[in-house]
Amino acid sequence: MQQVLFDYISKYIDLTEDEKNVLVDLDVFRTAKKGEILLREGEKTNNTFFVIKGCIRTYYLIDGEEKTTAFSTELEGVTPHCVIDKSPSRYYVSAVEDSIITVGSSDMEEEMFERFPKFEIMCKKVSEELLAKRHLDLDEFKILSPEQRYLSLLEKRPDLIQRVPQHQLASFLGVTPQSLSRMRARINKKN
Amino acid sequence: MQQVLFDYISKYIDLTEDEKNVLVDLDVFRTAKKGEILLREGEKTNNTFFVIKGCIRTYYLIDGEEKTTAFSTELEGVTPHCVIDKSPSRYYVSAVEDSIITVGSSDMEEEMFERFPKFEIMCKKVSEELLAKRHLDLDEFKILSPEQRYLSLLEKRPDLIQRVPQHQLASFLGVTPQSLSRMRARINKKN
DNA sequence: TCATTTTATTAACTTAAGGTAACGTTTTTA
DNA sequence: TAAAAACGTTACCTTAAGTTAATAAAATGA
Repeated sequence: MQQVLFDYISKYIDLTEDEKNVLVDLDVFRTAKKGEILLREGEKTNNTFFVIKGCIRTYYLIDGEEKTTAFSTELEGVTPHCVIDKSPSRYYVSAVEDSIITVGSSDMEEEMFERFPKFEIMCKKVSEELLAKRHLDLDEFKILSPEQRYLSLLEKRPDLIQRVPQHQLASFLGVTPQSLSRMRARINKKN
Repeated sequence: MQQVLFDYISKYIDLTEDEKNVLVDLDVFRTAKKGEILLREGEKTNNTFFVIKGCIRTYYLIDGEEKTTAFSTELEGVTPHCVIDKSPSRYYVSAVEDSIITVGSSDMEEEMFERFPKFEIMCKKVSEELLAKRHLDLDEFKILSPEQRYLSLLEKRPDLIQRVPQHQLASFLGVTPQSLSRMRARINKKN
């Protein structure tokens, strides 16, 4: 479990044993049961999440309807906007499956950054990578039709389609569950 | 012009005169004529752009059609994905109007970071802010209908609707120019 | 385990977006 | 400045997404 985190970090910086120990002492690992809510709309939090095993999702509650906009699976993180802009959260974050995640706080980060400056540089790299990736994701979403988005997801993250409920996947693709159902029927007919 | 950049930076870190001088010596300012292409699809670049005055856009060329996905105006930057992932650019970047921009390279950044580490911390902050913002933008795009997206843009960036050609705005909103035209007609009729 | 809730699909109808084309207007540029 | 290109709008038709509702299957929980 710790090793999974070390391996991830090692893609960006080299960790000394000393640093690994400090990281372990932070005791950031926790489990989340399926359906457990990690962050609620309206709350302010300093906590960031990182998925070691499992899947968590971001969703909005609009007119009593859940609108899922993001899924985070193994080695993907969620930094709620409220951590950055200090405003009440606009969305919920909850576990899609029983999951193992890390929970970090801004304070914890600050402490790490002071002791080990290279952690801050790692965070910069990760942010920049994610920013570029999210730019491409948004672009793709704008350019593709709903059906093309589904086909693209089928290629890029086939696992998601298996492990996530269809109605959550639908809003993730920007359509209604009925539309997604029809899309799937349409695509099956073609083959 | 330099002052505009200093003011922006001062939102994140305090600059000494010394640092300001180094920044000026980097000679990052340049102008871009309307329509000028700053980055082409397929190219690899280390250059990042930041708009002091004017407007630049990101667009894809798909089946001979330009699909605009982003506009950057005063105090907004563009870090092409190729700077981050070292792959050929998937998109074009060009000036919508005659503009004043800064052009920075990775090398230039590295040098600055070594001399003034706090610049790197600033970049981390900016990335994190943009990342949170882009997450919200993508969420909004998924949740809203095309017409709602247009109305939202009308509220949040009314200037864009004035200064940018309609057909570019259309793909930015994820619809065809004809659809945008109809949407506008529909909305006008209601009022 | 059985009742309740949630989920996925299908259908019928409504609404709006895509595609093609035509038209007048504006902007470019030779 | 005149010809050409690009632009914005409208119209018509097609396609697909939203809405409402019904139903069957699956998951949940008392």
